[in-house]
Amino acid sequence: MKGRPNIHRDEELVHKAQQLFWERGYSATSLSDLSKATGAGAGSLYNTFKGGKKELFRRSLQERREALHAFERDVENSDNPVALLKAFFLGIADADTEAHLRGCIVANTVVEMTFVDRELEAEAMQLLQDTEALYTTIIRDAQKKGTIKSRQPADVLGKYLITFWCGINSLRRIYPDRDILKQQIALQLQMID
Amino acid sequence: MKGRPNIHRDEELVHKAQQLFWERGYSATSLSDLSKATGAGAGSLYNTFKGGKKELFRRSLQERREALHAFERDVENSDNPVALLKAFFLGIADADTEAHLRGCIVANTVVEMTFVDRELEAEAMQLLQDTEALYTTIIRDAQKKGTIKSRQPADVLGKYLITFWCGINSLRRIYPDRDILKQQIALQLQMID
DNA sequence: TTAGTATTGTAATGATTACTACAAAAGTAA
DNA sequence: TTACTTTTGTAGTAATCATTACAATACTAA
Repeated sequence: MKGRPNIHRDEELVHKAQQLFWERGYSATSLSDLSKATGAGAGSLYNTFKGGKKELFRRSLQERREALHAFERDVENSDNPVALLKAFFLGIADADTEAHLRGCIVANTVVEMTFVDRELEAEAMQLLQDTEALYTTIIRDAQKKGTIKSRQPADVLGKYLITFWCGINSLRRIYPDRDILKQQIALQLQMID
Repeated sequence: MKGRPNIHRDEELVHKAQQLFWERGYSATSLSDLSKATGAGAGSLYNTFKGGKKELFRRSLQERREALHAFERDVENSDNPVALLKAFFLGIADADTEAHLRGCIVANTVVEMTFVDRELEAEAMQLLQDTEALYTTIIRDAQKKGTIKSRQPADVLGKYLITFWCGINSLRRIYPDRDILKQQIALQLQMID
């Protein structure tokens, strides 16, 4: 290995950038904001992430894709994926107020980037669709096993859940309140009883 | 009346600005964009709307409040408000692709403006809450009349519907498809049967 | 040491931002 | 006409934007 050693780990830079993007979105986050938050100068950021601000944002989305993969693995190793899914949704209510106000960076990006940046919009959209596909798979398997009694097609229920995901991430901004959210989530999860 | 006559009607300026804001959001819409779209120079826009870009955006939200009031009047004059509400939701599916991709300017604003502009966030948030309050009133009245059989508290069902409103406005971006949307809307409306 | 290499922070770049100063334009009232 | 008023488009303003040029830095390899 040659050259001056890295002072920042790429992962940490992306994580700190992601926090800013998650709160303020892409357009309202300036490179000066990112430089301050990460502690890395503009030169460093551009040397590390060749695509600049946009690449940094892409990496922030990719981190969410890894989170999705982690959840997929949890589902594969579980003997009750539906319970896992329900626990995931119910757990949202226990997050702190800041997390409620942030919502979901993927859903936020779809809203912000439509008509603004096709690439970022498409990547976020794909992430939502892949999440939906996971929901659908979980439901289909559970219907075969008889764990879910609803006769509604699995893909319809999958779309129902991704709709709910986007919806609850708006509701928690309006009502960052544990009890209200718990009640709403429990109510909506009845659909996959 | 004195002075040089207006060449643009305020209403039309707001409407054209609203179309841009609705598509691209607040931050990604520049004053130069607004000037081109409205046909009015920057000087004219600032002379007409003293608060500049932000005031123009506020007026765009106010127009949506007027739309809410119009819907409130429809409800008051209707002998079956629940049918009106269901028709409103089902009608979303029939919109064109552009409208699907735009979503709801109010819900979009809540997402974009949290942590960015408290005032605009608060105004959009209030608009969503007022919409929710209308849903709740419609449901409460229908429960009294026996039109809705669900014993779920009216305010819980109201929150359910505003969650669905935000959710469906994300789903229609992913699937700007009449049939898929019709099915999802019909499914979710079963909750207020 | 010495040469080579990659990262760092700073300072500049040119473009774009929201906004404003201002004079010309276009009307009314006397 | 003349005086007055308001709107209009243009040409600025200062600030901020994303990006880059570059020299100093800090390491490895020889």
